[in-house]
Amino acid sequence: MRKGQKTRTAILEQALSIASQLGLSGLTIGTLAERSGLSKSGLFAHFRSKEGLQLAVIQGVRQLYSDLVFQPAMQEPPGLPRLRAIVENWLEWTGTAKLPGGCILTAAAYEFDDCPGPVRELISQSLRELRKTLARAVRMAIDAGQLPAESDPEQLAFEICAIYAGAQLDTRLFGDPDARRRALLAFENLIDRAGSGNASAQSGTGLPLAYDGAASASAARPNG
Amino acid sequence: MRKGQKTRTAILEQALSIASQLGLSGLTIGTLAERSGLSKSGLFAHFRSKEGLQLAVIQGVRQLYSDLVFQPAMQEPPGLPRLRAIVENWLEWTGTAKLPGGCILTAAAYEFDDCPGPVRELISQSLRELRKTLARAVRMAIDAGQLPAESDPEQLAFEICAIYAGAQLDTRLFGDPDARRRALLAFENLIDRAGSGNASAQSGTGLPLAYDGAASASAARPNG
DNA sequence: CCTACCGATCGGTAGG
DNA sequence: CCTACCGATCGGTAGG
Repeated sequence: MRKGQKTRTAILEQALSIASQLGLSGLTIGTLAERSGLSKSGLFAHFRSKEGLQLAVIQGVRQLYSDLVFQPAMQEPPGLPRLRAIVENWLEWTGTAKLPGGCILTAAAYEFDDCPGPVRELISQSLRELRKTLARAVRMAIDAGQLPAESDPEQLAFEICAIYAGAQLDTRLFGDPDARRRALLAFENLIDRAGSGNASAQSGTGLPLAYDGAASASAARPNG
Repeated sequence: MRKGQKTRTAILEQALSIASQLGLSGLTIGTLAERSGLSKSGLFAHFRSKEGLQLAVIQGVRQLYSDLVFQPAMQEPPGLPRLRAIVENWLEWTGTAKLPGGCILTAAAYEFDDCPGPVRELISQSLRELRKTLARAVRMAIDAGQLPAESDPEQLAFEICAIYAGAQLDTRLFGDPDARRRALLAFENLIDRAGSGNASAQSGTGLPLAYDGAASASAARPNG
């Protein structure tokens, strides 16, 4: 690894930390220079512009999503277990990555959703890919007979993303320690409902703690 | 209405417009002065500080929520119809208010969720109240026998908020014209699932027309 | 990667 | 509500 690359990685680490607390606009060249022990022009040598820095931060988040959320989930068998692993890893990734604030990508989406330009495009593209990945995982669960054939993968992917966005506010704005549990419950309810009609009655016991939703959901599968 | 009040209202209207596109931090005293035809110090005479302006903007949004979302929904009978009216009005309020960007409160929540201070407190308090209002509407639906007694109002309120937050990204970041439909479908699925096995059959008619997702979901129920 | 510097804009104040 | 002004910081550049 070249020294330039090493420096760049160290800078990006600081940048991600700042961005998680203050957002992509609150991430300032001056502050970043101070925190990373470089001069401002040193940063420009690496990122060319503030926009370049913002794009690099988003790319960094994408890499972390891949490393902390999706790759580990690939260890699980395709279908519901893998989908559930994605959701669980996702709800934890900012903690795993030791980010002091919340999910950079989610915050950036709301920050830039009315600001045309390359940054918004990269955010949009990233979230679209995330949705596709979720929809693919749902489709595999359908193929495995763990979800009914009539399930709508895109709709479920939308609802899972919504749960994640909602959980972020409970966690970071309300400081609610139950946010994760609430989000997982919402997810299991979603899977349950997408499944057979009486799944909810059967899995009614299988929540929080346990949430052996996987077992109960598949057990509840009527025609499986 | 005093002239001072009238001026203040006119300024706030501009401020809300800017904040919906650029967020509470992107809302700048200089820009607002220009857009409202006043000098910067004129604004300070009204709001004392930028923070004061931000707080005033949030209060303005709360007022709009009350006028455009909750009050009209009170025309509907308590229970599911009123809850549904809240959700429908909510999904439309930025359009009704002619805001050029998305929901100021939602964006502000993600913008300030790691920034302690009075602004964050007011945002947090506003969203908590919103959640309580939704939970109350859910509870009335339970009392009316439209949702099962075991339904969890707080959990449902969380999931409804999540759907709204998710829909905002589909609308504004992806520019998806189906976002509203998707969100309403998610809401009906939620109510359906929370409801008894055949509640969906009863509420199946009460839907916007296009999306008969509720009906088909219940039709797909195997043991129903 | 640095020092030294740029114009523009930030939030805010003095004094009227 | 205005003009006139403040120090600080913004993103960015020249030249090395």
